[in-house]
Amino acid sequence: MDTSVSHHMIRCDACVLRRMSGFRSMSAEEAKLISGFKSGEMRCETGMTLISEGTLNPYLYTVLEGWGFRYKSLEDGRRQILNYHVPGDLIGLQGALLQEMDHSFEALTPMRLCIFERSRFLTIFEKSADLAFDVTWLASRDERILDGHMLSLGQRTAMERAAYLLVFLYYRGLRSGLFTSSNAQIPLSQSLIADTLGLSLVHTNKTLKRLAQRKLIVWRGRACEILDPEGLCSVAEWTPPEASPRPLI
Amino acid sequence: MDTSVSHHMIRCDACVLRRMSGFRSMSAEEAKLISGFKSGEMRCETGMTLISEGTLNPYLYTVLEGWGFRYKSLEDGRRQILNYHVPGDLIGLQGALLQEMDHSFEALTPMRLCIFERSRFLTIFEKSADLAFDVTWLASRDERILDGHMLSLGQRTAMERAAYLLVFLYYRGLRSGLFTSSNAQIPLSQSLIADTLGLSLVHTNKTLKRLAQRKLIVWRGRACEILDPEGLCSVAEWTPPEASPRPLI
DNA sequence: CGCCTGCTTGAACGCTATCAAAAAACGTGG
DNA sequence: CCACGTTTTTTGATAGCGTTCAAGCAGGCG
Repeated sequence: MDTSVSHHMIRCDACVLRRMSGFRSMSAEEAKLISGFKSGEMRCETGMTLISEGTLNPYLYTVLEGWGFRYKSLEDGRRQILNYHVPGDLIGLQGALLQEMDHSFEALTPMRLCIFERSRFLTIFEKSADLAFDVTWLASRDERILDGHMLSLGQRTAMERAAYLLVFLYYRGLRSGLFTSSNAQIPLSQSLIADTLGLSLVHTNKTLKRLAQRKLIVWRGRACEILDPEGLCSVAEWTPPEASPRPLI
Repeated sequence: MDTSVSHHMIRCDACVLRRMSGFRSMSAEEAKLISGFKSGEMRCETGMTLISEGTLNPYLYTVLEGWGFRYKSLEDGRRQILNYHVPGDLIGLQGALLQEMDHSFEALTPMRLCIFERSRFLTIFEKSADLAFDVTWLASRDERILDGHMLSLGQRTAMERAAYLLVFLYYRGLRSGLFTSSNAQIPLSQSLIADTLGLSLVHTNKTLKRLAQRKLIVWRGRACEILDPEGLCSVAEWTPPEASPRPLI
């Protein structure tokens, strides 16, 4: 397996993410405390499955670099992508609290992650009220995102749904430092988009093509570049949430 | 407004819900602690909106009796019901942590609820690691439920979706003591079902009719009775989660 | 070069929406 | 208890969005 795990001491106070705008600042003590909960760091390649539906997973992760996604399947193979994850996101909390995982997680690009052991992670609640609060905050924000996705799946047309998904991901990428001036692309295949929107691959393709004709996006082999975020927002009847600082664990 | 709020001291150790199977048992001290966080109890009538999208809401609630639901709307009026709530559910956590509410909550039947003031509620994290854990547990379980709904919205056909929703609600009602031998009905209009499934009212009606013809359900004026839970599960390719004890706050 | 994965396109079918209207159930006041 | 307005459920007909089937094309990689 092309996975590399390092078990040396993690120094959270030196974490690059903390220096980014977008994350709440944190005292040196708090950073030290978090360091104590971590059991290592790892990298993984595109396509790697970090969490599998139906299994017990003894780890949680914080994304440091790269994109990943969460999905759930029916027995006959139909699958629904539930959400995408970017640096700063905490992954696997459901499994830590509720035992068996009922979704899977896969890397969309090469990723770097911080690793928590489940049992040690759960002592956060005893050790620090602030961190416990942060965990809950992250869980609530995740739920809020799912609310938005559900509105989309249930009520928006194909075109609106596609526009929503793409601007949504655009702002997530932007705010978590995944875009640079030379690279502001969302790394997705159309087949993944189809599984996210609940549409067939063929119809997804035709819908994206129409967005491209309107000069809202450009498709470049397994990635999407956003040309006109405001235009997409208006197609989707959506506005991005305020960019308020979020906790990082 | 037909709402009655009582501000007398709440005695959580005497709460009827605690005596129900399905909830985790709790020490006398813990119950006393929770009592301290509560600021009252209230009743409300069918159709009352407890939480409105876009507003700040200074309260959280624990459902004691009755059914309610959460929804989100697009500007042109299309709305998506996100989830239904039953006794034991904690409501309004998102708003407490993330400021402005981005969904609404409405009573589906007359309800009785425990009230928490936002600011006092948030001190739970400092006062009790166990209760903080429970809050997070509830948030995670809610998210897991949304995952299931998303799979349904995105991947299941109309018939499968309807079957899923109805058994899902059947088990929720059953396990939270909302059904008695003389009344095991889910209090829903077909229009609400339509807004939950992301289908038109007409097509929802035709789909429910087919479920009724198969003797899986019976429709009785603004309510649905489940005749064959296993049958519905098999139509939906779904099995209810294990009935493990859940915390009550 | 050839294979594999991912994207594109056209045609036909069908599930679901929309339109339109009627029937049934419900609540309320007379 | 009945009349009457309102909400909810039911039904039929028509239209359309999205699916499925079936190829063909393009690009990356061994």
